[in-house]
Amino acid sequence: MREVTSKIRVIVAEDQGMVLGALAALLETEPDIAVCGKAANGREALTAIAKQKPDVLVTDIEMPEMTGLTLAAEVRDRHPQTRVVILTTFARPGYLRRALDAGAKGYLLKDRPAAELAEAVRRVHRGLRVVDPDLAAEAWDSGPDPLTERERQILWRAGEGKASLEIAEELRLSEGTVRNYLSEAISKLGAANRVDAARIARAKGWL
Amino acid sequence: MREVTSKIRVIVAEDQGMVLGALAALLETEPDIAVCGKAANGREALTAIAKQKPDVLVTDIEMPEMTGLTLAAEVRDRHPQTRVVILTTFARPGYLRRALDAGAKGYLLKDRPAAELAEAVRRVHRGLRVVDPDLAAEAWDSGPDPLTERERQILWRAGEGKASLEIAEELRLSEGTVRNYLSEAISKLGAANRVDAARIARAKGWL
DNA sequence: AATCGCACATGACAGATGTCATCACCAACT
DNA sequence: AGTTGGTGATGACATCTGTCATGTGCGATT
Repeated sequence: MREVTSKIRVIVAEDQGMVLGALAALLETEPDIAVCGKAANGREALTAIAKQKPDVLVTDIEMPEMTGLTLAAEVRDRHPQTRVVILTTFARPGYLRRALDAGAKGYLLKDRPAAELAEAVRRVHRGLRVVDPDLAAEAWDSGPDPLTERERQILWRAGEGKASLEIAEELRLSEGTVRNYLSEAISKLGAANRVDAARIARAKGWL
Repeated sequence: MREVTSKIRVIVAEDQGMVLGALAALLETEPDIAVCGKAANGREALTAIAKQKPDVLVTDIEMPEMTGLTLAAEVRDRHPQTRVVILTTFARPGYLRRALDAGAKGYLLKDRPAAELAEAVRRVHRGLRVVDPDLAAEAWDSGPDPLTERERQILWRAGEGKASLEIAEELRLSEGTVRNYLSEAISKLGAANRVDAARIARAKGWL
């Protein structure tokens, strides 16, 4: 008869305190999982990981101070024994691609059934991957991010409602240059205008 | 010695399945609280409430089919014995105002510490209110929603990146009329342009 | 009856946006 | 050396946006 193995030790990172506590409570109901740390941002998570050496990190993407994607890359580099599961609201192929590039082994959406979280933790602990097949296919189909870094910076600001002149001053460019970049981004994304382009880019995870 | 009272019976409504399960797990760790139902949208919640007659409903705002605000008003009208706690991501004074108008007894933000959820459930069960004082003050200071219904409909679309002509066709108005409405909304909100106006209105909970 | 606010409209005009052509510089690649 | 792509620029022009004036109709209020 095989020996009873110890529990899977998990750290959870999530900037909304109540969701953080709730996710920890959810995982703690599993007999084979133990939550050994909670973090409210990426920086706290790194500190906790260095101290606790968990088997798995479950992290959101959009957090202050350090995004979950940056955190995943740091964990891959500094703590390769800790496997990372991204848990996010956003079904964005660009986010998925960047998550996998950053070394994440799982990418789970918050709108999935609750039981899938523990199952994902078990699977990545065993060395398997957990990615929604539909989202993976969409990431494949949508191709790579067509925006250059400058276009992204400018489009982001335009999507926030900033005028071309305002963006130009902020980035120390001429207004004509900003308009050229915006026009290029609008064309690449097949959008009607700058706001539409920003919306499309966000939906794809490119912004 | 006072008699041990029964547990507070709670239903949770939240469209993200994993967060729903996690919140239920969190509440179930409290010895004096029992989760007697979970719902993925407002309609399911109403059905569950009719059947279970819970003491408290904890609900998100942005859900498909029926928002938490509409749900709260329905619960006030049809099940006055069930007290409502709104649990949301958005610190928007307009949402708070509408929540209280709809009969909610609590308005809690998801970025608060996890322990506050159970405490809020206990307090509203006792007939007390739970509202963040800073948010209440902000709701008071920002005054009522200055937008007319038509302005709101048009501003929402403009904020999505739609052109004036497109909005005009969609709402069967002339383009000039749409521009007039937009100009009025921009002016009322002290915004620089339509995107800025939509952002401000969203932050206030008016959109 | 008079007034007010909202909904809806037309028209004129100034400023912003988006497109397009054209150009220079630089780093990376063939 | 030649090519490619990114960055940055100017200028011209068509279209869109936002403002403003002015107007009508309707329901609610005074």
